[in-house]
Amino acid sequence: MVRPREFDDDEAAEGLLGAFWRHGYARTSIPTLTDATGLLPGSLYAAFGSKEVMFRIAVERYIAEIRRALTTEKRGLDALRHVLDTVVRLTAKDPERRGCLVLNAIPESTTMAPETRQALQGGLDEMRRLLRGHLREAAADAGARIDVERLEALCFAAAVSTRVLGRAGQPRRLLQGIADGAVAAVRDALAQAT
Amino acid sequence: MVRPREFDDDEAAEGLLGAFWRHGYARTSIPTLTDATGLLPGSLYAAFGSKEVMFRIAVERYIAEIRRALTTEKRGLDALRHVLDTVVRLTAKDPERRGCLVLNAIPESTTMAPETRQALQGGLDEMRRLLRGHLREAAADAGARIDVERLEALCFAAAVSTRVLGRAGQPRRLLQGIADGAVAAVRDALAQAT
DNA sequence: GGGGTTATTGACTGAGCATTCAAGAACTGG
DNA sequence: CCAGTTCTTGAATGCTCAGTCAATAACCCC
Repeated sequence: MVRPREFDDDEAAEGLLGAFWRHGYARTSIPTLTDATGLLPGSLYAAFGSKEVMFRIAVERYIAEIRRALTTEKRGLDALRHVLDTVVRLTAKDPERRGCLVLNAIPESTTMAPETRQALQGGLDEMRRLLRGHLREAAADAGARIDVERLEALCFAAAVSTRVLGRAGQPRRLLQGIADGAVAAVRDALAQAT
Repeated sequence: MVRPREFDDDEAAEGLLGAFWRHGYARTSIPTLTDATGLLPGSLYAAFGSKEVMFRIAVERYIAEIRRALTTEKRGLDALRHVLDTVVRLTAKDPERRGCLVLNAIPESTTMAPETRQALQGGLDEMRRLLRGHLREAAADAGARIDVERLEALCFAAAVSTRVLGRAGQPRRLLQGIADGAVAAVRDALAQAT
């Protein structure tokens, strides 16, 4: 190495994430990204190679951030409630109502590279697995035989729609109703199967 | 009138709808729209005025189409199940997996004119009202006092996420699980409150 | 301190975008 | 069949986009 980078990779990635999260992929131009990162086009392309790679970096960073925010020491139904409540809180407290970077990008991902689409799918899969784990735990703890697949689908639907409707500017009351509805459905299913 | 239009307004609108549904707003260029409608730029602009108005026409047409598809003579819980099953069927049977024009457009609607955003909100509101009506009917028919607001949120979440995850290419099994989960939650709530 | 390597700079390129418009074509009423 | 009106045509306009590159600057090692 001879001339060191003047910028911090992490800060640059954070800037990319902020821009793509707010504006989506297509509406984020290179000038937007230079503003968001403080880097000039040449530096951005030297570091990342293409706009789509910059987006992929942002997606991976976003998923890691969400993973951290949803990690909990709680178990079973408590953990499930905590996850869905956290999704509601994160969504509603954002004054810009940016929703979810991954879900926002799904509609415009049809023409993206397989690697990018896979990164987005990975985000969805991880959320689903997280919910499934807590559901299985809840069933085991209660000694109840519940339809995990169906309840997992319902909880996943709650998380997804909360994020989407958050971006749509729907009131927090609705988002909380979704989370409460899903948790109540799981609680009732557990109670009935015990 | 002196020189009559050579094209049919309805066919043109259908072409606009097809293009915007498949590609979203930003990625649909005027050349794409001339291909989809068979009209040249001049004719499109003479007839509609701007790309965003063309989009609004498409949204209104889309909402009318969905309204027709979800209208049923059934009542209460049967109607609710019918609506959610129809959403699943429409979503999964589309080989292009275009999802919902309205929900697809939400992330990129932030910079659109208030009129356009209102048209999109109108689509969401209409879906919510439809579900609420069937839920109230179901509660009245069963003589049950249920938490309509929460169950409405849950069913709305099911419909929204089905469409979004359809565009994401998720398997039909998941989409059906969401609908079944929501219907089961309503059924259980009714049974418990009777 | 100089040679070799890599980073930064910002103007530049070519393509594609939404939109316009002047010219010509098609029709109606008189 | 002509005057008047509206529609169609497709090239042109000005802009913005993603991506490039030659010049310059910064640094390390010897």
